[in-house]
Amino acid sequence: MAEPNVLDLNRLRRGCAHCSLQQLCLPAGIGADELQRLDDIVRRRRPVTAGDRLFRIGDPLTAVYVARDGAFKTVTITEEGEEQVLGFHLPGELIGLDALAADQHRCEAIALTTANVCEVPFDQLSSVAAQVPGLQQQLLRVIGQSVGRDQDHMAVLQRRQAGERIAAFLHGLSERFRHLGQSGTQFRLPMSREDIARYLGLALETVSRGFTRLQEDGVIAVTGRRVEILDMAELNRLAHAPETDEPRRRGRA
Amino acid sequence: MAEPNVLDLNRLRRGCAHCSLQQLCLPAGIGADELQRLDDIVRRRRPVTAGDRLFRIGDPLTAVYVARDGAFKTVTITEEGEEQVLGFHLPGELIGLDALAADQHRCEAIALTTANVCEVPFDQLSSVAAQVPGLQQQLLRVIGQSVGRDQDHMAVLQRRQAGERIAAFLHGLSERFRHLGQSGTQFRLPMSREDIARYLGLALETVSRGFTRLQEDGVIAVTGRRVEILDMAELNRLAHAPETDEPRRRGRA
DNA sequence: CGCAGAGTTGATACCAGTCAACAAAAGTGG
DNA sequence: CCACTTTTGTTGACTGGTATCAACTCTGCG
Repeated sequence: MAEPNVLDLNRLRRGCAHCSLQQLCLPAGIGADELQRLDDIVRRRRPVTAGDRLFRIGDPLTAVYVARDGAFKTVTITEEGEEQVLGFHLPGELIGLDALAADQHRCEAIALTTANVCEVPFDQLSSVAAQVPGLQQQLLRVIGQSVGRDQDHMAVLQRRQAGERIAAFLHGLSERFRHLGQSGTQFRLPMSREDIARYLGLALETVSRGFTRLQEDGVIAVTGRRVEILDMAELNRLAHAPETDEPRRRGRA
Repeated sequence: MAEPNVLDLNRLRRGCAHCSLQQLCLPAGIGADELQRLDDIVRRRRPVTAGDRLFRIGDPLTAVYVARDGAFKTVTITEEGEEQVLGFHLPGELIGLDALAADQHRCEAIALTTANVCEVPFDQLSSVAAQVPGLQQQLLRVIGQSVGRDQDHMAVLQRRQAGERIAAFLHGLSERFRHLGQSGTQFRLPMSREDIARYLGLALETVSRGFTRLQEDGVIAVTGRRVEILDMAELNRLAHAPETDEPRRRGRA
């Protein structure tokens, strides 16, 4: 975040073929010349900054989006005017599928950090997908991954204990970072405590206390948004078991 | 559930063109001869009975399913071996999309009642969808509806008060029944209190108490699984507001 | 008739939401 | 670069809602 990245234009010009996400994103598993057809319709936009919106509630479905880096959240607004966080989106994860049913977005997508985004015009995507079997298959697969993340989230929200939800959240995030080739044990949270709280259906104070508790128990180390996972197995255990109040492990494992 | 329905075979032989769900299901909005192509691949199975499974966790993705009548639940099994209810599925709602990502089911689909089911072999569906633009579009739309229901569910689970979740659950179910052309104010719940509890992330006693409370407040009338909604506006209000303990309305609205 | 499963109701303990004060970090402008 | 403000995160005290354990009722069924 120092200089204005004068070389970014070059990076933006590079197509799917050179993208580090190629194997995770829409192009995964399709041939070279078919890749070109996809590449032709993908628009790469200049970087967005934190707080920018890709689309708003009620907007027509014009495109789906994939972050190349950075992170997004999707939110709805409740009757009382407060945000509910539906999901967090890391690079390679499709954003905008919520408009599939009604051609109209039910939520809005907000950048949590500065980010580079690929925009894929939806009608062109579906017509190319109809002609390129591999792309259709991959599109369905990526949609399926999105459904899977939603179901994981539901499973987390069904957990009754705040500690379980928080542990599950951190564990899931860790896996997603690792899947991107980044460290799964040391990372910076792109979202605020409040975002996490609204995502997990908890009060933000409860999230804060949960982090503190995990730190006291030697499972993680937190400073603000920097998180290091010290005991992944224990974190995973806490995410699934209702916290058998084990005699508070001190020092080492 | 009296006589074994000797005429059912005739009903089963009828294709999509005569199905009451035509406008809600995959065939919606596609032409007559294209409908025939879809009809050719759809397999109609003999009725399943309550407790039967369409697929189990780990099964390969061979088909997606749509109930013509009856109801299903999809569940996962937690590490501790207890069921988590991911969703309830009414007629016309696609079942089996959870396997899209990994070609393998993450959950199992269990019949809550006796039901007639259409089975759509998945590979044939995608190849026909590639050739029939209207079907591809409709497939994506139906998938989108499923995503939308999941997001509604997440929004319900993020509500902190049990009463809100229960009211939202009943209200949502009512809308889905109405959408099917059935009564939205009087219906029989296809699922047990325990299923509802595992769906809403509550203890089953809390669900029971919630129903009782709604009845005391004159919002609904319950006897076992029979529900009548007396004050839809109030039910909807309770689903969104954290229960401003209004002076317990008695008698009429 | 008695039994099993489903649902209701009651008493109690505890977790988490709320209100409030404080601490730390990140902007902002001189 | 430093004072100021604003935002974000932490911690504490208190209360209330919900889980839990338990007893009881109701329904349908063999």
